[in-house]
Amino acid sequence: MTHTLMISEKPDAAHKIAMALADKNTIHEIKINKTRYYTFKRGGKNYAVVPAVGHLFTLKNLNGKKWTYPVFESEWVPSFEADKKALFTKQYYKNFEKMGKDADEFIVCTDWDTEGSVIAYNILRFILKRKTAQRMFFTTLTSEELNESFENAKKTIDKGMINAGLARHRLDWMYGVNLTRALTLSLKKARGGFHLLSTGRVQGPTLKILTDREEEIMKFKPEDYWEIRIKWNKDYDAIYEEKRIFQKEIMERIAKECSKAKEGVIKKVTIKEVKVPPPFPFNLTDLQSEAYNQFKYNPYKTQEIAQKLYTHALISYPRTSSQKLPPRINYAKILSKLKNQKFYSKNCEELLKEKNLKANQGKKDDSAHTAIYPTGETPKSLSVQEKNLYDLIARRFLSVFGKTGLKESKKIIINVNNNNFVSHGSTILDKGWMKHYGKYANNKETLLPELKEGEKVSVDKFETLKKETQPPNRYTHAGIVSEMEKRGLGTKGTRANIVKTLNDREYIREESIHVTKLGLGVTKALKEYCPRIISEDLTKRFEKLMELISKDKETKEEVIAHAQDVLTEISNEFKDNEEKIGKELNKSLEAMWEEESNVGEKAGKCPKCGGDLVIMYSKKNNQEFIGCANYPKCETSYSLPLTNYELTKKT
DNA sequence: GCAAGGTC
Repeated sequence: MTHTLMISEKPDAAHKIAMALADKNTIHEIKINKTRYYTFKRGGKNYAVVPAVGHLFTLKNLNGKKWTYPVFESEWVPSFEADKKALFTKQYYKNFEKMGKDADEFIVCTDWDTEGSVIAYNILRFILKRKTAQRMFFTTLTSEELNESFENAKKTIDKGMINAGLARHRLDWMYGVNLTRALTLSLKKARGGFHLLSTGRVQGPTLKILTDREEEIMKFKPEDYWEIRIKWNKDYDAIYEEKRIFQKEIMERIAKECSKAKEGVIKKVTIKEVKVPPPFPFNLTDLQSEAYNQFKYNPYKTQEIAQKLYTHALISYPRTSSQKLPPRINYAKILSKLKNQKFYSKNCEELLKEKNLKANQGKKDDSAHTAIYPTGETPKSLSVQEKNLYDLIARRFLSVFGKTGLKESKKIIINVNNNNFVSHGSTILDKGWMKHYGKYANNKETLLPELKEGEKVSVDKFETLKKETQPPNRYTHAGIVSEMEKRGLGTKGTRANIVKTLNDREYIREESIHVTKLGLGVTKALKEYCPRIISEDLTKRFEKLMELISKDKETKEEVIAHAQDVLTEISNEFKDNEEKIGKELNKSLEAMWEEESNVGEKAGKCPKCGGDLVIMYSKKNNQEFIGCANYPKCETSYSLPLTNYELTKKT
């Protein structure tokens, strides 16, 4: 019996497609090794919708394992063959093999974008041995749209989009692999050992942004200034109207005039009502920021937890850039379900009283997904982190339907001997949506008494505080992910991973990001020998080229050939200077280790002789250890976990 | 032991 094979991008989408298109009671779910696909009937015909899990193929070097550069020949191979971590994709691959056998018609129903097109194209040509197929075009997975796009499926796949996607893969591969090798092999030349130094179209500019900030901070010269504060009517703080006073004479004059003062006069009271509109529903980047603010989870962690919540069917698809919740997700139904969880029941009841539930929405959209929302299913046995993130998502969802909050802000100017001091107060008049957001809302109030202009107040304390101007803030992981989004670097699903890669490479450290000497060194080398890889423009150039290719105004072969010329030239430049570049990079590497070395630090008392235990370095073993300062009289020693530089391989 | 992009 033959069937039509439908190629989907992911399991969840395959399920929705089958549900939307199947005639009543004709769906079968086939489960194999943690994968599933669906067969169904429609109008008497048989269909199978089989999902991929994103890309099932990856580019692999054709020239074997030896690291040389430049290399340009690559081929698509099944991901499970290239990478052990991708072994789970093998069953998905096999499902296509199996269901391809009796298929006589083929329909592509992956996401309508370049990556979705490439995912399906590789499955078609490499597993199913087909040149083309029909193509469904939809932007949401609603039943109506799926049915319509099924009925009006295009006769062929979109070659333009596929070629643009294939070119993007090749370009990223060529730039990334060759420049990574150029850096790594230069370093190897200088030190003998292998130490991976990577870069790429997104890694390069991201590290550059962080490096620029690091350099601003290094260059920063703090300036002294004074802050002058008083306490009035015992409890209330006020600050001198000019918050930062840089001239000592001015500070001294004010001190002379005010430090002995016992009272002041209310000069002006300004009261304003401030509306606080409900927040937008979460897209992935916004969720990553807020999860950092609330729980200090880094974006990578947040993405991991969100993925778990999604696979447990507790939240909608998390890899989205949308800040919109269309009514078709059925607000009331979700709220009714959420009501079963006691933490939310009151909030849900209140919101459900509203006849016309309206979700506050942001501008950002996504071609295939809505903003993140809870499905309403009651979670069972979540970890603390999962519970936290779920609660944040659920409360954000509730808040989106809440009323605008109202705050009163009050500004009081107090005159003390002709000097003005300012107090700011803030009270919440109407919590509005904030009661749904609960502890995540900024509910801080600063109360100020009711006072009229001309009234006298006591001045109870006067102080001058010497301070320093601060350097610009460091990026947090969540902060750099947002910055990448703003600048169009990476995609919603990859940004957190790329920041993690920079961290794994030891270019950056800590939650409040410090760029290491190694990170600075890599950026410096690239700035000199390949500035285009640390420039944000490369992404924009690629995007333009992809558009030209998809419109057939340029061929992917031409584009790739050109990139090959450029990279050949860059490679030659690198090779001519390999020794010099390697020495510089090695200096950076060793400076980083030196800076982070613990050698010489005390580590307690020796239990045998009572002498000091000290962290030492063993040249013989090439690693740090704890030894007794009385060596060789006392031979007490303990090993330490290996630090980074001890892990450098000698090859 | 390399990229960036999908997805579990």
